[in-house]
Amino acid sequence: MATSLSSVIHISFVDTKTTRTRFSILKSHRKFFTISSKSTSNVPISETTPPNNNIKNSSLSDQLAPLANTTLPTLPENLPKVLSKPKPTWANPTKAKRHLLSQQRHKRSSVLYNPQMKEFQRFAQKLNNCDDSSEAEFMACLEEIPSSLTRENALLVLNSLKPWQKTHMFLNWIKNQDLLPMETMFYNVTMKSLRFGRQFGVIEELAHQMIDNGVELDNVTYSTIITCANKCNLFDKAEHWFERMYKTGLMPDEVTFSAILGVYARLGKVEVVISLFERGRATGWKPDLITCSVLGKMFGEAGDFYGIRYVLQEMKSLGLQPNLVVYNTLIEATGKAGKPGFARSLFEEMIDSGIAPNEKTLTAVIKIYGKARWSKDALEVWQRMKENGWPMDFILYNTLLNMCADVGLVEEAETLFRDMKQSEQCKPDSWSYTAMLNIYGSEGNVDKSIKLFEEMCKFGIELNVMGCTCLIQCLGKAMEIDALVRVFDIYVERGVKPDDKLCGCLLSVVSLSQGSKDQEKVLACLQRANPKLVAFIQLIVDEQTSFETVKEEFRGIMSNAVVEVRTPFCNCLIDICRNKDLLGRAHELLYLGSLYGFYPSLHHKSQYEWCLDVRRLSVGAALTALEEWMATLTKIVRREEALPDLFLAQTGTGAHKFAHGLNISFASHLRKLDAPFRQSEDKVGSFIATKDDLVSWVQSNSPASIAT
DNA sequence: AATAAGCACT
Repeated sequence: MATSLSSVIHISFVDTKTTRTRFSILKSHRKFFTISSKSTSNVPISETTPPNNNIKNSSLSDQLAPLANTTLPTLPENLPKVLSKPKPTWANPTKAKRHLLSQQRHKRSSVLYNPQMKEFQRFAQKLNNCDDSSEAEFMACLEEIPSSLTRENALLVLNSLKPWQKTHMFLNWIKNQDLLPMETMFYNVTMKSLRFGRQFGVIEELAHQMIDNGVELDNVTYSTIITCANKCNLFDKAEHWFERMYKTGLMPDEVTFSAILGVYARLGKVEVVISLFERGRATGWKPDLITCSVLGKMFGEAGDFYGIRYVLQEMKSLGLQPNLVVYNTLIEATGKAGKPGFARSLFEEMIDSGIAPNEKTLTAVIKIYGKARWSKDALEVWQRMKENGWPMDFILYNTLLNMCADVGLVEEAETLFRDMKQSEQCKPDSWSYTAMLNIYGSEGNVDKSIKLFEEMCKFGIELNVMGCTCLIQCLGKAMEIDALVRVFDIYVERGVKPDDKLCGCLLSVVSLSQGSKDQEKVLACLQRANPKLVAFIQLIVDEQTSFETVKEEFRGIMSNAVVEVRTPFCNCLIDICRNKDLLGRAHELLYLGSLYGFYPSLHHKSQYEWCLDVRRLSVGAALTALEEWMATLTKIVRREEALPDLFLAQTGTGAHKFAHGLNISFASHLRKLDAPFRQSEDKVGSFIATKDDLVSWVQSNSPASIAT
């Protein structure tokens, strides 16, 4: 019975009886499925998706697109209770069901006893030892092949050859010699070697050769092709061969099916994966650990914690106990989904179940604790690593260093760094040095930063833009401008290309070095990194420049910069203008920044309280925002419009390691404006005024005293 | 003869 692709998909859309019950596991998907089942009667799939009237001729991805376009919604907290009891009430034994995948795994043919095995093993060894780059030498070696090549021995040799070029050449040789009929297995073994070498082009060539010569493509062939395409990020190719398999009437077995799920998972098509997974489950398929791992990773990438819990529940109901790899994947995924507490309990559960963590487990856990700023937990794991002799490797060392940077453990980082230098296997590399530069930069330790940099140059450690940014930040804050320029020059000479973050860092040093000769030196560095930005600075500090021009150029500068630096850029530019007493320009820039949405949470209002939140602003931008606010409030008071009882300005506590004393500058500016705000007694970094305070302040002030 | 896991700059 040949099952065409379209009929498979058609079943998926109409045969809701088989799928509905399992879909009730995920409420939203049941809802989706009920709706999409109507698509066969030309009812739109959803408001946003046009009806697909052409199911027969569209590609698989087109047909599944409506699934892919919906993101997995947040699910209710009580979900696990529902998940833990999937009652299989869908079964309808009277009706033959068409399947999405074959329940039987492709069978391996048995290995025959082979008296010449040893001889051919030696031969393969000889072929492996000959020069990789010389085809002629390889062909010469082939002359010495022991006589009477059997299919078993051909497979043995194909299986042992590496790199892929040799496997490929040997396959071609067998074909050209015409000694043996070409079998599917010869191609499959060769493809495995080619996949290791990421040679998708050659694999595809062989697949076409098989088709042309009438050699059957089986599940092993397809799964190898698909996983290779996946590895090479050729997702359309993976889909193409998957579709071809269905079209030729071959059902994927569980390995191929798993490989297909892996492709959609890597594409982030969560809905497609869930749909295929559920449909497979509904027809009796039992997913294995590998499939669970694929799903877990996908949900992690999607930041979907409920999805991860869903995978865990599925495993539980299938009686699958996670192994080391699955635990590692799920721990990492949980971290990515922003649930460090859950990651920690998975980690402990894993150890309690008797599985010892490896380097990858510990890397994931340490990274999660560092990002969560859980220094206590991170240090505890580190302690256990030492006590239990848990494995350490190079990546784990660097992850530990990054964790130290995240939670501010300077001495511990120094100890680790020394350990690395003394070790044989894990000598510090550019990542390790960058982590240390980050640590010293954060605490403003100029001497140690410079010493580290000199060491990097001496040992020939690769310089990267992140290390440069850390150094520039550190030296800029300390106003060591000559050293800053020297460091910048060396990085540029060594071919490091400044990125937007480095430019932002230089820009902030420009604003800090206002009024000194040093500013020119920093501007010269910035000129090399981003000449347009320097031109823009010159434009805005010229009072003659019109607002229209500033507006136009501002747009250009900001759209060329990556999203993360746009707000800091705008902050620095405002600072530069304020430092030059160009208050009008500072207000224009703040206005433009607000217009482009760089300051989304600056104002919030309730019936009782209006709040100005300047916590993400630089000092200059915060003061500009304060002036703007006072001017607006003044207008409102004068017009006698409705006002709330309380006004609140928030600067934050300045407790963060990169805090710039915003609350202090803000308080002093309030005094300068003689504004009616008082520092809150129970909340540091909050400034409060009542409606009465404000009204009397406006009445006692002349309009001219407020900058607009 | 085929399927799953780790390194970065508030």
